[in-house]
Amino acid sequence: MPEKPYDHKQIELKWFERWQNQPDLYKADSNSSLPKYYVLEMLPYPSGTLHIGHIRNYSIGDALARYKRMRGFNVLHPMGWDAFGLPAENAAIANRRHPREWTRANIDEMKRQHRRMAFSYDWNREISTCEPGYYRWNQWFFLKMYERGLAYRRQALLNWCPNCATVLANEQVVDGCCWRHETTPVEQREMVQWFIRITRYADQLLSDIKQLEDGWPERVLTMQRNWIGRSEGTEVDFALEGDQRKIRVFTTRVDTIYGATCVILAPEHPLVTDLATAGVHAEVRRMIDARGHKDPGDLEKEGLFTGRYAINPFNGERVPIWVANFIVMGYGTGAIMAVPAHDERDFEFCKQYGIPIRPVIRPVDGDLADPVTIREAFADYGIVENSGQFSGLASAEARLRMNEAAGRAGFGSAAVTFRLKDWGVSRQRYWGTPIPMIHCPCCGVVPVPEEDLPVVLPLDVAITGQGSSPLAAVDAFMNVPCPKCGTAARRESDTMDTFIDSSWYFYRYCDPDNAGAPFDTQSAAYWFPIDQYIGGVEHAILHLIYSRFWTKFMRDLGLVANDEPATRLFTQGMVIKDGAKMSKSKGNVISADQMIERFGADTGRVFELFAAPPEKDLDWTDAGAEGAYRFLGRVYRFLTRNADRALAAQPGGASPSESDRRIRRKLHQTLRKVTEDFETRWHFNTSIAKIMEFVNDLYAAEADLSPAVLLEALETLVLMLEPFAPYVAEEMWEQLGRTGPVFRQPWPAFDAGLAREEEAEIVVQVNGKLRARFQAPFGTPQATLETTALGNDKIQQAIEGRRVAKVVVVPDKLVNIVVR
RNA sequence: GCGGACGUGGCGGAAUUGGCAGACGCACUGGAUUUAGGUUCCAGCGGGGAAACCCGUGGGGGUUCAACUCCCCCCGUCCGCACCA
Repeated sequence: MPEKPYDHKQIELKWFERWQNQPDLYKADSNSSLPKYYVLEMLPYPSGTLHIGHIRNYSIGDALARYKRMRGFNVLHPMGWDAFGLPAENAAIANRRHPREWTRANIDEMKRQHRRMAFSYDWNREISTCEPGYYRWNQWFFLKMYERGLAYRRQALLNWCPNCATVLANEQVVDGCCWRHETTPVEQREMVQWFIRITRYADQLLSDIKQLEDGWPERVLTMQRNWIGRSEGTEVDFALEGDQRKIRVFTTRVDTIYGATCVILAPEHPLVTDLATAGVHAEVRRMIDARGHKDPGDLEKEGLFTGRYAINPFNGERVPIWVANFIVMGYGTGAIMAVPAHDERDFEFCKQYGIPIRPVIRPVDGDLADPVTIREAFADYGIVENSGQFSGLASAEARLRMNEAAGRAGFGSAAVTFRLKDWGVSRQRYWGTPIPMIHCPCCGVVPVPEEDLPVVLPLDVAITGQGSSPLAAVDAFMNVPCPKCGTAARRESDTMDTFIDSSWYFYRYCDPDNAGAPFDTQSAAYWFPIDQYIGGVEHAILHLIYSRFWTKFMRDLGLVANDEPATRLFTQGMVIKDGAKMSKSKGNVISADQMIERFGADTGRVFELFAAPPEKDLDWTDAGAEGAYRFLGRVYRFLTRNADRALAAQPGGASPSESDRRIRRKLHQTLRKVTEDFETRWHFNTSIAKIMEFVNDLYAAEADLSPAVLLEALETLVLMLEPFAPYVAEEMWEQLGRTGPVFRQPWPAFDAGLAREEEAEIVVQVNGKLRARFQAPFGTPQATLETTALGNDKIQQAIEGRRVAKVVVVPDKLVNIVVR
């Protein structure tokens, strides 16, 4: 048969149409006796178009999904849409198009592109978070949290843009100004917000990281540990002079408390209002606003004396109370005791304002610093001095004793503080899940009864981008009788943070149409935990902490048995174009459609897997993609012109030639390499390189191969390419007269005996430098190797006139002759 | 400032356990095919040198028969955290 040109469009459209008509092609079976494998890529925001950055993520997951199917697993590989969010509202303002319409159109478009890329998703399980059938379960979970005290309302300081008249998320504050009004400084404003008490799970979120150490990148776990920020210390109450109230401070170094020379409050600390005079108050206000729009790193320390004093409960000493901008309200108690002799920040501050410095810790092998000549804080542990009954103790011992003493006397105790804060989930937005709460003038906050869910997001809403909470203006939505007393009441007008949508979506894939529960617990028990989760490292903190939290909450509700959502996490690198991350503003985005039109889906997939290992950033180049295209064309042409000859193979044909043996060896070496890459580190770049080598060898040996070997080579080649280039693999499978789909064929087993070289190549070095090489049978005795090496002409030349001091022999590998 | 990762040809990258540095691809050069261009096929391709050979994995030192790989110091790039008491 003459070879056929590689026409990627004709091949891909042929199979695209066939596969389109098989909605169950990649169906996952929740009642299978096969071992399960759940591979998941993070669900995308439906921005409107798939680009080559998305494609990388999905190509990695899809290669794995296809491979695992071929290895006999029952694979769940689903896809969905993170469909709520601000861009839909912005688009609505810009195009006068309803967010729902815009979102749905984008989903249709992106889903078409996904299918065209031949990603093997079970589309029967598709979810979209903006549909009431999904978000009603957000509301249901919210009610469950409310019942358990995990959802609550309180005042909070938030970023507020006076120009937009709305709250901004932290990510929407750029250099202290609004992202849409670059000259408008963001203000800090107090508002009543809904919070989720994720801090109740802080200890578990930290300790369960142990369960993830084998399967999650160390980098992500470190980021999570830092984010949670557990810190053990002591809470101590300082009495307020001339007042019944107390100031509670948190310290990790209670052993230094005899060195405390002032107490400092955060500007937002509730006591500041009471303690400070009017003049101080204005200054404090300015401090708060100044901090709102400055990089914390280059903020100068600034403080004010309140004029009041507090009493150190350990020694009864009277110390001044200050307010300073470097104390943050969100951590600990929002108040500290300053020990300038033993804390760098306190040292800097007290030096600046002339507050006394009193050393109370000396190095184990040194003297106590002099309070006058002291040049820097001594922050290490040491021996406690000048500290009453605790003098002479080591820091660690003193901490224990002081905690006990404080407990006995009732002015303090050991305490654990977290950097992790409760999760503020209220958003003054339209396009999100309505918070299922009702505000009644008689009963206060009343949850929507479970049977009234979902609280459906109304569609007829004016979105102007001005003013907060668009829902507040929709009377038909807002006005509702109180479920408790029937009085006319108002609904909550805020919607939920979209991170809630993505905190549990992967469970919904188990049972996406369930109208009576978020999902069937049996199905979840079968599929969970996720065997492999794949996504960008930018989600290392928020999404992945929220997801871990939600899983623990669902476990406590009895819905799931697993502590953690995913056993393994893989974070792939970014796709870079022209030296920069792809973005609309840089105009360097390549859409999936452009890429498919020019190169085809297979080429795009192969190039993105070949050009770099998946965890590293990848440079997209058209020239590189052309190389991948050439490779697929080379395979295709070789197969089409040799298929007939291969298929004519007779059982027990002619005895194998030297070329036959070499090709079979290379084939099994290649198969071993590809299999190992799938099973270990996913360096598909080296898998594909090895397949390319094999194809190069096939070209070189083409005329000398027997039909039987040719057939084995071609079939195995197609099977190995299936996870990477499913279209052309399917087409070639058909050309070989086989029935597909290829991903249902078993993955071929490599034969270690066939992969083994016939003879070992022995490298001969002189003083570590390569000088000669020779062939020797495997297992040749070391003495023989040494003799052969020494007898080699080149070696004789190299060592001539010098004395052989030592010979190192590594069996089957190397002889190193050391001469002087 | 603290913590982490990384640094290999013109480019992307390979070398998995200390054992041939540069697999594979791109770019480039030459040849074959072609009226020509393109495609395809074959070959060359770290630097120096006519060659023997020498040099070479950010820089400097060390361990070792042997170092891209291990150890120490320095430089650079990227990422994370950054008054967290």
